[in-house]
Amino acid sequence: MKKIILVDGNNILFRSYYATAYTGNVMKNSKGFPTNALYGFINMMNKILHEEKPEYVMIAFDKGKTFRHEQYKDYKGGRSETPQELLDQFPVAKKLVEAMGMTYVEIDRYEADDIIGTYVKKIEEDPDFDGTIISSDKDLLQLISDEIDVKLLKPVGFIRMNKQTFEETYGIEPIRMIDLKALMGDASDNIPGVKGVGEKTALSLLHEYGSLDAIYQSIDQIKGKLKEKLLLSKESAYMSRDLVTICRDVPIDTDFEKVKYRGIDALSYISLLEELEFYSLLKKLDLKKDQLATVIEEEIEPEITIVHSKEELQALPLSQPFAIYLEILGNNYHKDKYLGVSIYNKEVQAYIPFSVLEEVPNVFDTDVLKYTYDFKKLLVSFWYRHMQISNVSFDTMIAAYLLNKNLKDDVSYLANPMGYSIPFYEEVYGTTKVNSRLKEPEEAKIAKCCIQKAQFIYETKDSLTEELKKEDAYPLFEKIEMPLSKVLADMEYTGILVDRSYLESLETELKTKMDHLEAEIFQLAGETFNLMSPKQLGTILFEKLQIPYPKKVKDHSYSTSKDILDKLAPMYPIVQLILDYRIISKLYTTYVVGLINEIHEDHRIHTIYTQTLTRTGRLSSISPNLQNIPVRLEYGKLIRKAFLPSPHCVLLSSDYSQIELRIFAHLAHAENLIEAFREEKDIHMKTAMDIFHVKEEDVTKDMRRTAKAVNFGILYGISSFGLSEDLGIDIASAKKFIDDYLHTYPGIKEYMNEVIQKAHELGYVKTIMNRKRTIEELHNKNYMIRTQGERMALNTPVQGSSADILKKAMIEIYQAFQERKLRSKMLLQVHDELIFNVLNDEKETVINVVTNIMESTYKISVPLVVDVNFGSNWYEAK
DNA sequence: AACGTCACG
DNA sequence: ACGTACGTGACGTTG
Repeated sequence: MKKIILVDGNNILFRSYYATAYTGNVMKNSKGFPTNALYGFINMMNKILHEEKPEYVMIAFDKGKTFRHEQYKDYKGGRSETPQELLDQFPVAKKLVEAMGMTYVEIDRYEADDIIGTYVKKIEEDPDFDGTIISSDKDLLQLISDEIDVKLLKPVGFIRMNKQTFEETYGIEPIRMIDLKALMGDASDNIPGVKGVGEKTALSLLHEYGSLDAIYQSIDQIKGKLKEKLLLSKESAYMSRDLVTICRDVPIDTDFEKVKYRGIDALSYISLLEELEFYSLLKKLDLKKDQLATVIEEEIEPEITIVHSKEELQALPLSQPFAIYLEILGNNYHKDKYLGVSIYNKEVQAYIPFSVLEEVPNVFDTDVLKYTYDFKKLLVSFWYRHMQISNVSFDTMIAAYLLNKNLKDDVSYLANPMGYSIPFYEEVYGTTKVNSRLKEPEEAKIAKCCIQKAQFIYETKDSLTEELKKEDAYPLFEKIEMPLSKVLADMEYTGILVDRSYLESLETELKTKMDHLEAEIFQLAGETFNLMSPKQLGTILFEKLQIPYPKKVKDHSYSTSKDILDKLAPMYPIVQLILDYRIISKLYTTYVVGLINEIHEDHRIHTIYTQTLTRTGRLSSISPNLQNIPVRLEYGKLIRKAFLPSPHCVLLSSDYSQIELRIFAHLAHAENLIEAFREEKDIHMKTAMDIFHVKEEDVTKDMRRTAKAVNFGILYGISSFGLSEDLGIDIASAKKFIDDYLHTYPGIKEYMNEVIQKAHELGYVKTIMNRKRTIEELHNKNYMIRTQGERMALNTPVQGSSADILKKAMIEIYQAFQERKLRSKMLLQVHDELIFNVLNDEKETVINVVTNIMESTYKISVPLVVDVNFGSNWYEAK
């Protein structure tokens, strides 16, 4: 039996493009020609050749507007236009296919699917052949038969579907996929299907009746709303069926011998790779040396060394700068297993299992420069095992972050679009998801991937450094983010003491309250239901209990969010109870049970600050998030009593007062606002006086509240709608407040216009420390997305500069503590606030050091003011 | 895996 | 006519 591989070329190229393009930074060669999709395309083709070892391969491409558009003008409507950067790559992909020794087929008015369908038909007629289809598009599953299976590509890896597995999964024959789509439609191709019928309903109908035709023949057996829906959309269902049916009679020559795999055409393949500047692929080409000597720089495949003993480790020549990468089993380095580290430079390419490393704890505590990926992870992990590493001068993760590269926690996401092919973490260790277990593969496999990662760090260090310098972001990298990594590492490693028994007493208390509330709610509702299900709750409130919905109903679903329920609570006791229940259950699940589960054996909570995630330069905090511990409601604030200082210490909180508004005043050169801050008055009060033209004693609570909302709105890129929602007033009044505000503070309007205009021009904005954020949304043709981009452009310099300043302050405070040999510790950062554990006899020094540094680390045209508070827990250090 | 909801600055 | 505040993370439900 011979086998033909049928590849959906369009699909592969599209998914390769979008796998890396969504950040807006498409990989290009030095001539500016986009290459990202081609890179993924080649890797996928190589993978197919490697995995399938095919004798026959056919790559199908779409061509022209298809006959389906003639039937239905909205076919694939609503899809955004294919980017030019992707279209440009198609002709090259076809050349690559030929150079790699394969054959592509395209014909006007037909899609790749139809060409594949036609081959499928021919294969089924030929007793000597079987076929495998390769695509990520589930539509192709309809072609499955005894002779045909589908390799369904997934974001990571693939699933192979044959007749049996298909039927086990869906409970229907493959050909019924057509009927399924006819019923459920397909939003991505704008196929309508039957309105109100989704996958679940469609499948159960097919299980019962077998086919679309049979459903309509037996339509009288179906009852109620479903019947109505089916009858209403009958025409649409049949049209959808026609659209999703893959054609098997495309007028093409399907002589199998013409798609025989010919093997690589080295010369043309190499010249294409050179054109594209895919050097890593060139390197990997395992062709005869003499053939390639002229075109490929000599590079020796790194030899994999696994260091098995203390002696071998000590014998490693580590006198030259090297890259080091730590691999752990999981994503929480506070508790997961450390596997080992890899070392890479020209002399050494080695993997050191962690157990061996621990025998020589100071092997990296040397003057030699080291390069890392996630320096903080390395530091914290080493400290737990009483190991040290010094002179780390470069971290790839941080560099890539500052350069707006596409970063996930896995190196491969960064490296692969840059020309490497490092297996994704999931491919090696199974999923990183919480539910499923990670598996530890054999050491050689870990070693190989781990060394590849170090190699990537080593080889890209210089070019990333260059890029940072070109962007004038090197000082930000060197003076802020790199030193900050160590400060954060210390904070995470130190952790914060938590009173478990206090939380446990809250746990029982809250549970009781929840049970009571739940019983009351069920009584008022007249039935039990799932309180946490917005859908069920909506049905109970707005249908069963007939509570009038205070807003227009959007796509058949009622929102049960707080602002909706707040409007109803005074009238309907059940609504108030639900709101109460929500507050309590949030505290219970997230802040009581959730936090208890995060307490380590040392009775402390060790968060992880993600330093390279936010688009503005802020940090974020995970596992658990300690940046959103309740504070606004008194009841929630009680959680803070669980956070304690060490014995004989106190907690100190120091927070910037109104830092974002101050920075805004500075950036906008808004003289009146600057003046207001220099007078050190309550800024919202001052604003209220200014926009309402009243004296201080005449400012009402409501006026101050309005002024405060407008001040915040300004920071977010104000809109009259947003303000009206926030204040619960009509849009016209909101607009008036904004106009008054802009009139009161001349210069602000001009500033905002200028920021937006410049952002449109450049495609990015910057903070005071030259942190750059590119904003793709600015060139979006959709008005809504574009204005959203404009608001990002307005907000980022404010939020980002504030983050810059606090980061700088943190570094200086850390250094000052070290210089003065203080034993007090910085524990937490919450965007404009720092929390410290302070020894009683260091109180005065700490308060001076911290406030001085925070207030003077970066001078702007208004004073920066810091408030400090002490307490015997976080609640008291408010 | 996506959505709704809600906690924070 | 559209549908909107900026930046995050965790949880439970649902498909």
